[in-house]
Amino acid sequence: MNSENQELRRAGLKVTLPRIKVLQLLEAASASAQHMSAEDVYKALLDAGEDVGLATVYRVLTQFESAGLVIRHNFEGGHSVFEIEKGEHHDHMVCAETGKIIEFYEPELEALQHKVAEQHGYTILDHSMVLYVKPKA
Amino acid sequence: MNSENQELRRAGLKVTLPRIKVLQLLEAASASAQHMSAEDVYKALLDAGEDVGLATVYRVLTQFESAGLVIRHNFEGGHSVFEIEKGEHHDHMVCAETGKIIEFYEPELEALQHKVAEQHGYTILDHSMVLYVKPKA
DNA sequence: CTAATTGCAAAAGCTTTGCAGCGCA
DNA sequence: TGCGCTGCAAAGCTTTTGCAATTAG
Repeated sequence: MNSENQELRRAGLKVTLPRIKVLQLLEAASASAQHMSAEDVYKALLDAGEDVGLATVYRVLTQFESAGLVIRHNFEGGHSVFEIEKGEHHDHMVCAETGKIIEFYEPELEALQHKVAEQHGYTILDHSMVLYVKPKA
Repeated sequence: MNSENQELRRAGLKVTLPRIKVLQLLEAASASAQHMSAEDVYKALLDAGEDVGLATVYRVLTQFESAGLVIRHNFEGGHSVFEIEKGEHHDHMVCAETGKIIEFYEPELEALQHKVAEQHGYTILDHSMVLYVKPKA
C-alpha cells in the first residue's frame, strides 16, 4: 500500500503528500489508458479535497518525468499529457470522434523505424508516433 | 514569378504583401527541408526590411494551414513549426545533436500503420511520426 | 536542525483577439 | 466604394519562477 513511497524514495524524492497523491492518481488513470494533463491532475486533486497548488502539480510532474516515473506526451493542442511509465514501450492511436486513446505495440513498426534511421546514417534515440483515427464504418 | 499570387487566389485569399512574403519565405525554406516557427518567419521578414506584425504572421500561417498550403507540426517544445505542403506525404527525423530535420517516406511503414489501425477497428485519418535520432557512431 | 518542498502570486512564452485604419478588387 | 486585411496593443493559455513559510528525514 505504500509502494508509491518506495518509488518516490527510489527516485530520490522526499515522500510528501502531493507527490503521493499525484502518483496514485496517475496509477489509477493508467488502468484505463487514460492520459491526464496537469490541469486534469490538479482538478482531480481538488475534487478529492486535497489542497495542492497547480504550480506544485507542474513541478511534481516534471520531477516525475526526469525520474522516469512518467512520460510526457505532446499530442495536438498546446498542452502536455502524462502517463505512468510502465516499462513497456507502446505507441498511441487517438480517436477523433470519441477522444479515446488506444495503446498499441507493433514490433514490425519498431523494426522498420530503426531500419529507416539506419539507412540515413542515424541511430534512433526515441520516437513519437500518433495515429489519428476514426471508427471503421 | 507570381505563382504565389495564383496559389493565394486559389485559396480564396486576397493577394497582399504579407501573404506573398510569407509564402515566398516558406517556399525558399522548403528547398532545404527547413521548418520555420512563426517567430522565425517574423524575424526573417523584419531582417528583409518588411514591416509586418507578428500577429499577422500568425494569422497568415493559420490561414495557410486551413487552405492546405502549409502543414503545422507540433514537435517537442511548446511552439509550432510550419512547412510548405508539397503534396508528397512524408515523416520526419530530428537529429538531437544538430537539430537537423530529415524527411523520409517509407511505404511499408505507412502500410503497417493502416494494418494496425484496422486490427483495432479504426481507419487512419492522419498520423504524426517523428524519430529523434543521433548520427550513427 | 537543515535542506527540500510547498502554495501563492507574479511572470514568462506562445498564440489569439479587438479594434481603428489601410488597401485590394 | 466596400469588405478584407493589417498593425498594434491587450488578453488568453499553459507552464515556470521567486519567495516566505512549512515539513520531511
